[in-house]
Amino acid sequence: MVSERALHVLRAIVHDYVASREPVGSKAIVDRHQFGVSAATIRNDMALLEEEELIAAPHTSSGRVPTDKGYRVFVDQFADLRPLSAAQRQAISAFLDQSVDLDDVFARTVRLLSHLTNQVALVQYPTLGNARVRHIELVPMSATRLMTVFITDGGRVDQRIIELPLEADEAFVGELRAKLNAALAGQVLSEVPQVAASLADRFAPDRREAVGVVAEALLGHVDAHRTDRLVMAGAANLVRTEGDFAGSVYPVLEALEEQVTLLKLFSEMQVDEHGVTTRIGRENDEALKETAVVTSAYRVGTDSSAKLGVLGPTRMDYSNNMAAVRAVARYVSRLLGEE
Amino acid sequence: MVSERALHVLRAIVHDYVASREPVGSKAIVDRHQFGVSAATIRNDMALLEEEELIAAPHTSSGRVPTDKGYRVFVDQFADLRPLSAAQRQAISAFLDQSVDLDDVFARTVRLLSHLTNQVALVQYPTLGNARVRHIELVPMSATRLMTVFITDGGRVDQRIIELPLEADEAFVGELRAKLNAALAGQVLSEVPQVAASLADRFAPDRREAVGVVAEALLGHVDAHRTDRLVMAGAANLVRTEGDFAGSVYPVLEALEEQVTLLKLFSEMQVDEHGVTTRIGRENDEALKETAVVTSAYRVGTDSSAKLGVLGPTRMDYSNNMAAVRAVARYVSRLLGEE
DNA sequence: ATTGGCAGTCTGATCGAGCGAGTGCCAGCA
DNA sequence: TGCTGGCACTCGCTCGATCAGACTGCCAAT
Repeated sequence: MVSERALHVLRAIVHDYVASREPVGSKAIVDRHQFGVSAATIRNDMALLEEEELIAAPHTSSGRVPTDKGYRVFVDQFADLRPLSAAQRQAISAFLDQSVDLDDVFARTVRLLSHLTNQVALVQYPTLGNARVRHIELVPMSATRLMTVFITDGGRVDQRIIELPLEADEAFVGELRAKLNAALAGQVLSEVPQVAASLADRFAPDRREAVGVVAEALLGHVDAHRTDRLVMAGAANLVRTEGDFAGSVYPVLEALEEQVTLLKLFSEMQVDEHGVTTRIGRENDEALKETAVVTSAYRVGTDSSAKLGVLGPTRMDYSNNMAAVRAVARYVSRLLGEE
Repeated sequence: MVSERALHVLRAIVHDYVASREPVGSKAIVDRHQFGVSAATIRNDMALLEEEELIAAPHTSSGRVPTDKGYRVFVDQFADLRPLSAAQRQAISAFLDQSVDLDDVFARTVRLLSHLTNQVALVQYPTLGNARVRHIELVPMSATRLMTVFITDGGRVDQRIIELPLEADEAFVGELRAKLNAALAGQVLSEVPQVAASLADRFAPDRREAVGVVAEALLGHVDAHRTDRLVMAGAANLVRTEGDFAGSVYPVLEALEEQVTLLKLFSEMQVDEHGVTTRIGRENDEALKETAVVTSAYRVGTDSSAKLGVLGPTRMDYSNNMAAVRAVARYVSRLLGEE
């Protein structure tokens, strides 16, 4: 068990190390912080903290650096999560309120978050749980090629190109469009597969194969609504903080392009009672073992939600980043959630 | 004027320097290439090349390195643009033929290009010159909030959220939707502004303000079709080649996120008779002064085109990258251009 | 025009010394 | 029991010097 004061020493170490990127020694602590004790006493506490593996010395007799575990304790104990300043809140609303559409909301959010935190920002597109079909549009691209456009209640739009087994004239496309919308408009997405299956029966036999191809495309559209997407901004910040990575940032950037890794990460992270969650260092995948991820969730409408957050070196300003992520998530919820 | 042989010496220097990242000296050249002359002769040629500013010595008495101008001459003289191997062509078609929709084509193209070249790949979305309106859909988001979805012939889809000055009931939205489509479906985009302007007259006076807001959104949609977008992949490659940048890669990554810089660059680059264009080093903007960009154009349908390409350090394998960019551009043209 | 030879120059690696920051431990004190 | 000052010791880092190696530029000869 570590003493109360030892925890404050940990906090001081994290604080100074985040600020300076240099291992911090006992003397530096008594100089910069108002502990009423001597350096020797601090050293004793540091020995304790080292025993608990909350801090480590890069080399024998150098200052100490927080370990992943040390950051974890710091975050759990001291994340005061002070609200952002009025100016910052102002900036958030001023910037996001200009959004013209859904894509734009996410594009702006991710840029905003990256500027507020100086880290890589990530925003997950919402999975629209029980959205309904709004409209289906068919656009002929060539004699045998058709684009299907699938629009849902929540405003999400999906497009897809299919190859038909016959030449589709305008009349057939028109009939198809009318019957598709008659059968599907207003249905919840989960109903689409069965409706699609029975669709071919309503057409002349020689057309059924073509209708089957379209029905298959519809399944793809429904799937696409399950599949998550991610937008990202501020990758340049990773390069700026390259010094914080013992290895190269290369695997980190690769993981960022491999969205699947991040989507998995996001899905694993449960938002805690404060509305934000962190994963630090080795709590993450191998490729992200030198990074920390701060996430929060936002809601779209009543029953759909997704996550957003930032990623950076474990040596990051957790207080600021957690506050920013939480504030932005709340603002996005408010922006998209009013129904 | 430099002699024929001197140009071959330049080629050898570019070749070796690209391969090794080390300044290349006269001895290395006679060792690795079959010139029938001695190192001293090569040195004379190198002195000439240096005078012409095609190569430079990083330090007195070190090997030589190509200058921007040297790369330029190399590209203009020696870009043999050999076709890709059968296996590579096979890989291109196998990968791109799986695309399910327009977005997917671009997403796959950009990933493919980045893997073929080991550079950052960029694909510009096509500007659809004289596309026609296919369908307009209105999706109520809340009592006073409406999403407009704008679909064109070419299959591009655009969405936008607008705030209405009144509460829109289902009947009004239905009327609006019907009249919009009646007036606009089938029109070329350039016609939309005037039609939109006269739209309000067809509604009851108390609705005209709301219709005006919608009309304004339509202008935005038309604009969006002029506005270009860019997708990118392989940013990690820049970090891998970080050693090639005298400064930091940070400004380069920033320029990549500022798509406006790149769009400007793309628009300035005219495709030459071989189907590819390069911009090398200081021919670019300040932020990209240590990079080279290789682009080509692709066509969508009959009258719409856009560019794609790769970006990397000036020390890149121009032959391979130019061949890859050209091959991919041609393949994408074929994929999207069949009418 | 080309060549071999040679002197000169600059880089990069290696080594050792000295400095300074910081620790761990110990004995003394409240 | 907890805190403190003192002290010896350990490393990592920086600086300067040295040295080997790689090239160049020039020159005289072919």
